[in-house]
Amino acid sequence: MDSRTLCLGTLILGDASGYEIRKMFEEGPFAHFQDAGYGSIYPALRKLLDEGLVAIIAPAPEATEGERGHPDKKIYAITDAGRAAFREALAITPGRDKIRSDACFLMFFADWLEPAHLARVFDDYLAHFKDRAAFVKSLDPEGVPPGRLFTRGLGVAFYEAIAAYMEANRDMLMQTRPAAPVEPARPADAAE
Amino acid sequence: MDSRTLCLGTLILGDASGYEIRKMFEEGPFAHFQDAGYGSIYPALRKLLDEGLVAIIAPAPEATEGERGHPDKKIYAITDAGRAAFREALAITPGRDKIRSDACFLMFFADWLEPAHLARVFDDYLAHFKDRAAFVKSLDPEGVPPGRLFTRGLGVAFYEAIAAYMEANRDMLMQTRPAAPVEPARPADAAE
DNA sequence: ATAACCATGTAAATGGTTACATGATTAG
DNA sequence: CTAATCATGTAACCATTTACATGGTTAT
Repeated sequence: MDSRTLCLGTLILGDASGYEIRKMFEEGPFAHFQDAGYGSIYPALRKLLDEGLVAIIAPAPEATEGERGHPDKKIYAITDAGRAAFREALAITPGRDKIRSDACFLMFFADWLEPAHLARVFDDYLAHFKDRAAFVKSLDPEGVPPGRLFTRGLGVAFYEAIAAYMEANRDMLMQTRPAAPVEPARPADAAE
Repeated sequence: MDSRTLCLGTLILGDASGYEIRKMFEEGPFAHFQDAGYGSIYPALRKLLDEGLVAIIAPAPEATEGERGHPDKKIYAITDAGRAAFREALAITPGRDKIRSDACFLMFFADWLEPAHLARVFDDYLAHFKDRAAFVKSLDPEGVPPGRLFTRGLGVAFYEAIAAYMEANRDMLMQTRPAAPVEPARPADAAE
């Protein structure tokens, strides 16, 4: 999915600045399945603006009275043309997920790493998934449409499954005992 | 992780041609956390060759007698210098996983999709995870070192958790009933 | 024979990351 | 007053993807 469509998607959720769009990818609702940095967001917004798919409604309506906030902040809003383009972009058949996990690559080659390094990589990775699971679970489901709830739940299922597996198999990876992975007794087993 | 290190990693597992390396990313042991196409593998191998980190041991030792196979097939092997470079490359602190899932993005915006399209996207995605889980589970664990077993198990845990969640929440996404995601009773809940 | 698969590679285009450059605001 | 965070943007670099170009082998 190109950055332009990604930006349109964030603006469907509400008007936002480039900075705020960035945060949605870093720690917001898209964090577990998409990413985008400033270097792709700002050029994308510029293009969308040129094409009339978004508009600047700046310097933020509320800012005119009282508190002024950041003067050069630009709030973007999606236009009708933008909504049409977005709907069209969603009509594609999605390709396979693209994943690049350097941490998994390192753990795959556990026997090539110094034990202390391996432990650090492992613990950081596990802590991250636990944090993310807790964060997504802390979000209020009130009034959120099914698609977004579904995706949240998918993220939690994914984070928690990884965390549970990692905790159950830490010793194996650290070479302290078993020769085969311990299954953390999943109910899914019954379904197969 | 750059393509060169990725190629070195595959060659640690055994001598291989560019075509075979590609397959390891497409459906082999790296499939769930790394990816690389011909367009990045062949140039990477060329560079590694120039740097002396890999060598061509072609046209495959066994090919000299009897069956000849494909004449221009080149089998690459990692060199001692390559192993040293690989070990050094693994000493990094890995960055966050990079994930780009267009399918999740589409499902997030379920209410913007035609129901038939949504169902197709959903079913394809689910089928893929079930296939992958079955495939990884079918692999023989005999003699495989802990790091690789651990990563396999992680892949299975991840594939199965997603498949189980999706099956439990299909109706929710398709708007046919509940307003909140159904939890497929995970044992992980007890641990928190 | 014909399709599917094995096999290698390049070139152009695309797209993303990183580093740079700047400056205001807010909380301690 | 100082650090963290908010805020925008560009340019150079890097990497990957896609399309092209070619041809041998194996199974039906």
